[in-house]
Amino acid sequence: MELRHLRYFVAVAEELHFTRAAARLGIGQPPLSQQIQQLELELGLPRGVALTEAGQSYFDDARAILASVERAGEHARRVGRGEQGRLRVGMINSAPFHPFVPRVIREFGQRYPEVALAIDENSTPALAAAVLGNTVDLAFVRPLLGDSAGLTTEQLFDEEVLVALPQGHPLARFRTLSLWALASENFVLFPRLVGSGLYDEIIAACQRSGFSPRVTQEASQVTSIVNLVAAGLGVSLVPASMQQISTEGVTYRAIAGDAPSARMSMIYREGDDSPTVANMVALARERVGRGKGKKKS
Amino acid sequence: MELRHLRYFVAVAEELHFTRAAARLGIGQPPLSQQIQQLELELGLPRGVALTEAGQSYFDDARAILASVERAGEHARRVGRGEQGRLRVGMINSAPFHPFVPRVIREFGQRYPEVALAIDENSTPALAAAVLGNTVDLAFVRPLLGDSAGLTTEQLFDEEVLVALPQGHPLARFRTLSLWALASENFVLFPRLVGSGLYDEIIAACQRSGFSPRVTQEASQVTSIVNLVAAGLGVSLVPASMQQISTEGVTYRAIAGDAPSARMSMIYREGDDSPTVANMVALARERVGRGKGKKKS
DNA sequence: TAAAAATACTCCATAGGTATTTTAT
DNA sequence: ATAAAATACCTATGGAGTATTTTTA
Repeated sequence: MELRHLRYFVAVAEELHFTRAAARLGIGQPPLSQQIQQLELELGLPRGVALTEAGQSYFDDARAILASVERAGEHARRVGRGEQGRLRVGMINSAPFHPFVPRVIREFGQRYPEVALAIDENSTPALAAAVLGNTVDLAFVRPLLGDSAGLTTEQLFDEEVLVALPQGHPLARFRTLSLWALASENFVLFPRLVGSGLYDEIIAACQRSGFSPRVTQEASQVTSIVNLVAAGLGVSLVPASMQQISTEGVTYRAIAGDAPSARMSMIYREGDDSPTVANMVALARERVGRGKGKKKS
Repeated sequence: MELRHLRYFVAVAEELHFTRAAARLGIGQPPLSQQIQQLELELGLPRGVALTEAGQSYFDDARAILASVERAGEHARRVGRGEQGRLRVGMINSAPFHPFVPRVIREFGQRYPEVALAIDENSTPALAAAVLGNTVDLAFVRPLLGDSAGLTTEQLFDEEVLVALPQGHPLARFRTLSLWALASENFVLFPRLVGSGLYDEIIAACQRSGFSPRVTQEASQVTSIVNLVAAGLGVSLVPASMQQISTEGVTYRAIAGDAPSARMSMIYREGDDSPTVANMVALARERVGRGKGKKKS
């Protein structure tokens, strides 16, 4: 049984005429008769299949099968081009507040409407594990500490880090602050065990300024950190894009001099040949380029 | 593109090993490589189809297609044996009150549960037209007047005809009646234009008894005729099985001497090779045989 | 350095062509 | 009596086999 048999059978059933069907198929009438006989033999059906009820049933099925074969090829090509399929994207919790990642996600959705996007928010180390564990295909993360074996990392941009002060805090009267000014403050930061690179970046910057920050409150998500600052439980250093939320109760100030920066990168499995991942990577690169261009001009 | 390509591709994708896949297919490794290369070329997909996303997509589709091909063959064979498909049965309005037709229908449904049955009740001439017009495949009817070209008719059994009298009618005191006794009664019968053979049978029997019945009320369905008799609007001659309904208000009496009889036949398209029709015909014949046998014993 | 897949080449099974007969209308 | 399908026979494409090389792990 080959697709040829189905094609020929469908042609005969449609034309109800062997000679015409053969002409349409671009072959002679005798070979067509032979192939149909083979089909009848294989199906164990009597003569003149084209007219019987069983023939009608097979006709319907055969057409559907041939259409499926066409669609399967087209489908595979589309998947191959990354136009159809699935992409599981992870992003660090602070990403939604910076315009970059949401914009890239939105554009990807518009450009590849047939790719099902799944979004997962989490911490950088958790996302790295998810990518390696093949539950996420690509993630937008902060710098990753420790082992990044099996992952490809591409840095996208560096974001300014601001001081977040409770409203009415004495230091709020300055427009910019040196880190040293925060030496005696209580800090709200990520738990060390979350292992975000941003945590280390902040600690290191403080130490370069001559002090070790006293961390009295911890929260693993930036939004929670901002909320704790707003509640007056301490100061913190957060990516500038966090200004978007909780203006109520929180005052942001720029850092003078040697300041840490919040880097955004994307990670994906090393050697991942998925076209959807490749498309997302290409789009993100493209947007980084344009973003920089705009800022420069 | 042939099914061979799909079969080979599925084998390779399942084994993830050309040599093993070739062994499973009972061919050598080189021809398998060649066929897979052909497939890749035709699909316009890159190497190592078995592992890419596009390959996965095609793998899923190919398995489904191969399963469809199997099912299509099996389905056609079942339809060919009349075990699957559709059968549109027509029956005269009086048929449901005689045990024969309902029993045959029920048994057919049990024996061929995958055949979708459609039932249509109507007058004999309407059913004959429906069978010829291919909206009904087989019908249980009374004798058909006029042209029966294109139809095969098989008589099933003859049913006794009874006199239906309004309750309390003077003639009801006799156990049996000769037709002549009804000479001066008002009759409730089918409209002549319905053209049922039973109508003519009744008229002819009356005339053999020496009178022409005076038809004062008409109804095209026996149930309505019985209702009109119950309402006291006249007497009628109906198949014995009508005793099942409307005992209220109606008295049935047997006919003495030369009596008409209500014949039940089945009709179907001449030369219809439908296996479902053949199965129904065979079953009805079988039941007629058994029915007679029981009565004899 | 094995083991697996890709080439190179040959063979033959069979799809398709040509000629003719048989069947159906 | 004619058109269509089946049969008979032939041809040649290409699927599969054998031998070998190339590639990958």
